Amino acid sequence: MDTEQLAKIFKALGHPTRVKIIEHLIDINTCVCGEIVNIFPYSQSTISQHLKLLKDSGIVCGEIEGPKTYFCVDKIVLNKFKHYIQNL
Amino acid sequence: MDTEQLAKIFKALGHPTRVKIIEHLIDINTCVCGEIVNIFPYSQSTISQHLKLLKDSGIVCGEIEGPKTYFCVDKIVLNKFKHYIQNL
DNA sequence: ATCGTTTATCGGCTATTAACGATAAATAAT
DNA sequence: ATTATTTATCGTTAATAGCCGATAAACGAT
Repeated sequence: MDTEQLAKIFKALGHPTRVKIIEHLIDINTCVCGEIVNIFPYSQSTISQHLKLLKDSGIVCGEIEGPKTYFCVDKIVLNKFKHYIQNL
Repeated sequence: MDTEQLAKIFKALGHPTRVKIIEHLIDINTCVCGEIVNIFPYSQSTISQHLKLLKDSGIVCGEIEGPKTYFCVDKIVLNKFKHYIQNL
């Protein structure tokens, strides 16, 4: 896990809303964008962009099924991330 | 450790240079701004700002001694941070 | 084929970030 | 008192982030 990707993940988590999103994703395992929109006081487009950022960092993956996209935490990446932090 | 502070630390680490700075600070325990300037291809003011960001997040503290400022990782905050990540 | 549902993207706006050089501030040494 | 050293801050510029509403795109169901 190189510095660039690490920084990217840190950056992706560098926003309170995205921290809460990832906590939520870990809690409920998988989740659709619309559900998250309902939790937060932001528009659908804003939440979609937050999810995109998380996805682009690699910590979250999204699978398209029909009109919905199911987001979930990429456990492999998360574990690498945890491992890095633990060795700090 | 609330979401706001967490996000602040994540954000502070959300830049490759700052990741490297904190790795360096952990390696050598304590460090003066000028040393860090010598490591990176950035100006003194840029590095000083990166250090300020890290300091403002709480993960790093700086002690002024004479004209120098000694930066070091705040181990209490780092441990809280590690603990949070581990429980993800 | 049309409509409803869901998500992604575009354009626009404002605020923040990242970088720099220049300057100020603080101290140590001469 | 002056100079050298070290760091912080200011002002600027370009780029990025965060938010929104509007629109497009993809699919399922009617």
